[in-house]
Amino acid sequence: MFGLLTEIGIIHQLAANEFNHRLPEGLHISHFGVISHLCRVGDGWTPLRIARAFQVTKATMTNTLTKLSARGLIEIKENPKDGRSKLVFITPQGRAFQERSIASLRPLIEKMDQDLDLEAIVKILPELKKLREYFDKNRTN
Amino acid sequence: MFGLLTEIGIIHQLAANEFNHRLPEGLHISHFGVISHLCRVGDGWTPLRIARAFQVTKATMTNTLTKLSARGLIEIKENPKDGRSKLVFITPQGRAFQERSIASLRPLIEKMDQDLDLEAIVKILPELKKLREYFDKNRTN
DNA sequence: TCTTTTTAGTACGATATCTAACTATATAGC
DNA sequence: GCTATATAGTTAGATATCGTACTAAAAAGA
Repeated sequence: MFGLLTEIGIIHQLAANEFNHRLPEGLHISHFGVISHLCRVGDGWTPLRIARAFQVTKATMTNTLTKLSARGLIEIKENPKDGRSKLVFITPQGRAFQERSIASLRPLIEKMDQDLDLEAIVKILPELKKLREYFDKNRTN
Repeated sequence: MFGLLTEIGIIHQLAANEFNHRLPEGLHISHFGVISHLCRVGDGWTPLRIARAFQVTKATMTNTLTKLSARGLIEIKENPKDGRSKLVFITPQGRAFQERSIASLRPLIEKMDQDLDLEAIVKILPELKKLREYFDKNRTN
């Protein structure tokens, strides 16, 4: 069990590092994650909902969104339905950034496709999901 | 592929958080990792070798070892065979800390044993190892 | 043997993340 | 309706990690 989690930790670290090196304009994988999420599933989410999707704290998401907003990649508006909350929208520059990012990452992904047996790897996804759900359900806090 | 790495990232984050919450005396999972490693495989390793085992940078390991040393959990000595380098030894307090840590983590591990099909999960380890080795081999540096 | 290159470790600054405490708004209970 | 609790977001401080640049020692090359 420890071995499994150690392995997961190392993969995460190596992968995050690799992606960070390749993302344009010094942006971080967490920034790409949020932008990409908004592009894929649609925007107009509250910060908290995004934080939950990525399993980070509200404070962390405030930090991420502030940076993205400062770069003009997203726009944060008041939520007309709830005075406490905000809504996050992606800007045209945000979409362009997402496309540039995908392009930057493509060589890495293609090399992985070539060198790894992706089918075998994808088969472990359900087990990982179970593990994720478990930790999610049993988290402290 | 993105989904897989996202999943891995989230699991790592949730698991690390969970472990950090439970470790005694506010120590971090990375500290436990190093101590545990030295207990298991024997001490007298150089800092760089430990850094490589955990796939972190030398600078990060310097930081970790400094903290562990300040707490008296390890001892760092000159390497008589190489003037540039050091050797890391675990102290009795370090061993005691490892035992306390294991005890603190035991409830979590036992609960996981009960609630999860660990056999199925352990089966994915070889695939994870392949993925890790791939990233390791192809890392940007 | 002397010079160049590589290797081990440290110092420093940046940053992503966390926790805890705070403000403001919304919801629930009486 | 008023008060107490819960929720959304921010702020401030801590820290683990990274990258870059540095020092010192070893190894390689001439």
